[in-house]
Amino acid sequence: MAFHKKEEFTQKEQDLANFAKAMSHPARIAILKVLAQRNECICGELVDMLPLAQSTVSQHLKELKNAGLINGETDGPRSCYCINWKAFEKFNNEFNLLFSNLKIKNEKACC
Amino acid sequence: MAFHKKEEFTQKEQDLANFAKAMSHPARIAILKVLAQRNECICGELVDMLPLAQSTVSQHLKELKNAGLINGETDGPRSCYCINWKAFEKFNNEFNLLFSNLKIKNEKACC
DNA sequence: ATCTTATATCGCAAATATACGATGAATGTG
DNA sequence: CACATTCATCGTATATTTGCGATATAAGAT
Repeated sequence: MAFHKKEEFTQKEQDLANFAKAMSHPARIAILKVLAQRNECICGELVDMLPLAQSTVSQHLKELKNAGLINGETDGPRSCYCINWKAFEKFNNEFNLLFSNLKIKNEKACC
Repeated sequence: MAFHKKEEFTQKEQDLANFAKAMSHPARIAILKVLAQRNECICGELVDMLPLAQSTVSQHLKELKNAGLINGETDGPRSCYCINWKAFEKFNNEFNLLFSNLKIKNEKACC
């Protein structure tokens, strides 16, 4: 963006947006789905499951980790990832909070 | 992305990612928040509330509309927007579905 | 020590996203 | 009709994302 306008929004708005951004790519959704199914940590098996190069998968994992959606432990030459529960619940709550009013006023829709 | 890799993922993965992408900017979060508070439709008031130019706000609205998160009605020279309930509930459901397993297996975390 | 395996990181190319001013279209006002 | 108002769209500059191959790192195997 031509000149960091993002910083002019509230912290909560930025946090929610960052959370959403972390999930804004099908590869990262797929990764989260796998980590959800087997809640044991996975490593390079993800590379075999996704139609992407190893370096690309690694990059997506890094983004998910930076956003706090997953935890990673580098275990010797292998790496082990799993979902970060607390972050997920926190954002899920804020998300619902943002739209909780809406569900009540639903009928008054104007367009 | 260098060559539409996104299309190699499932439709559901792409849908969820698109939904997340629509929310991946603080301005769009802010817009949704305003539309949530007043569930009556808003038009250019958004421009006054956001630290962005009119054309930029219009662009964000367009993206939200394309993603199906909001509805818009062009009412003479003014435009009127409000949340698209059904889309929101649908995606909220899929979102929870994706992670429902996790909440149960929480204790078995490995890292 | 050398080689293999599993990952992360770097550097680059291509595609997208973000932002804005300028312009266009639609409608209402004097 | 001329003009102001409200909003969408176009063109453009810049920044970010996505993806890959090549390379670096770390640990175990031979």
